[in-house]
Amino acid sequence: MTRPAQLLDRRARRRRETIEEILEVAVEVMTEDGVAALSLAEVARRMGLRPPSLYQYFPSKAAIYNALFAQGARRVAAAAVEAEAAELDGADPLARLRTFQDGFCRWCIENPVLTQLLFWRTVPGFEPSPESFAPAVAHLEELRSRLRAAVAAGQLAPQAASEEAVALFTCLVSGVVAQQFANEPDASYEQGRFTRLVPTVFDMFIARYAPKEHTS
Amino acid sequence: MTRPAQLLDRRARRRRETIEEILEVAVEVMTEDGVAALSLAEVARRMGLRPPSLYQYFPSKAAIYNALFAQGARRVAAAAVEAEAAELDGADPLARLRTFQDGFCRWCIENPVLTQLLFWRTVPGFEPSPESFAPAVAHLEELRSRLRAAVAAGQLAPQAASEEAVALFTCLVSGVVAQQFANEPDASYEQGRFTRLVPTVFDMFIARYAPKEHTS
DNA sequence: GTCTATACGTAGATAGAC
DNA sequence: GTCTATCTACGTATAGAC
Repeated sequence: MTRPAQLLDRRARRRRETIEEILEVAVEVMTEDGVAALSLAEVARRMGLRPPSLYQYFPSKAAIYNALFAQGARRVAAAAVEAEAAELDGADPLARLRTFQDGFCRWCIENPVLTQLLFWRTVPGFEPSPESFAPAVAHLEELRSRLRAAVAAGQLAPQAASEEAVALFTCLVSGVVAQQFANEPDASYEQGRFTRLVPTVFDMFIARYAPKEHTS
Repeated sequence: MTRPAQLLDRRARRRRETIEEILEVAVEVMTEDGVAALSLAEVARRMGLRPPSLYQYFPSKAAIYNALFAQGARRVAAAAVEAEAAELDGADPLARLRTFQDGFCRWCIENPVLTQLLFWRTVPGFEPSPESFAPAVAHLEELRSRLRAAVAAGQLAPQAASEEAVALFTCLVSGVVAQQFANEPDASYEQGRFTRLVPTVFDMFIARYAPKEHTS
């Protein structure tokens, strides 16, 4: 009665692949038609399936949005950490924070659909589940810890680790990304008129929280 | 054959009122169901009409979105100018710019639906017509002229009137508004954790473009 | 696991009577 | 100017055969 483990693995893997493909195609559809215009029928069509078949993998349309939210939250957090680690392992906290933030912004620009789902909340009835939301909270905590590290290193004033400073930091990033999407949605991260301001807003942040000079 | 002018006026006025009511109810529906979920049938229902009747006033759903875009663009520009004029007539350019900007932000927070339509572009197929877009362009020009005035008065460095500075200014505002909507959509302008940062980001802007000190 | 068939609901838009 | 009636289209979701 029990099947070979290998076969079960194959089936499980195939199922996972199908789930991944559904999410990928869903992003394609949203890219073309708008985040709020996701249609399961269209996803099925592009996969060569009938709409009912999708319900073997997701119980509802909302579940697909939710899975995409969770996936996006994990990916954007990972992108920031990877950017930071890539070229600056061992660098000072402020330089690390800068690349962390740059990685975050770059991911957002390169993933407009997921960014909109994550940070704009424009889909009529959709609310992410607490589990899907968790990675987003974790990312914010990573940002906080990096601000604290810069303070501890004497590169920023103590207030830079306050909740107000965290909020301000997110506003600066959010603003650049929002303006880039609204005004030049197709520009690359490097060429965007607004994304080019990422280093600028970072400089403004560190200028505001410059540590007091001790002319010892 | 010709009717009394008074009667024609009455009809014309009534028609205008109906058009206004359609737009008002549309905003109500979008507030409750999401900007992208506007339904003409729902609007008609709330007005005590049948859906086909709306087509006497607007030729399509897109036309309603377009009218709302134009209305929003006019109103937000007016809100900024009125805020500026209200308490600071005759004040220095930088103080005027600050209240101008504050009026803009306040209007955005108090009109989330129109703000989303104007600045986020999240409605699947919708593009505003050039005529609807014109007031938005005009507002940006008003911002530019105020930056130039502050430069001319020696309150900001010349670069504060550059296109980069204008872009930066819009990013700062956009970021605060975006974060407020995403995280505390129901907070008032005064109480919002993010809108409270409007003066802060303004200060950061003027700090960046502080004129060179001449110790004459 | 995928299908056919279908229930069920909604939408935008038009034709033509009143 | 508003209505009834209708067209056309699309969507989500479920039941049950294969």
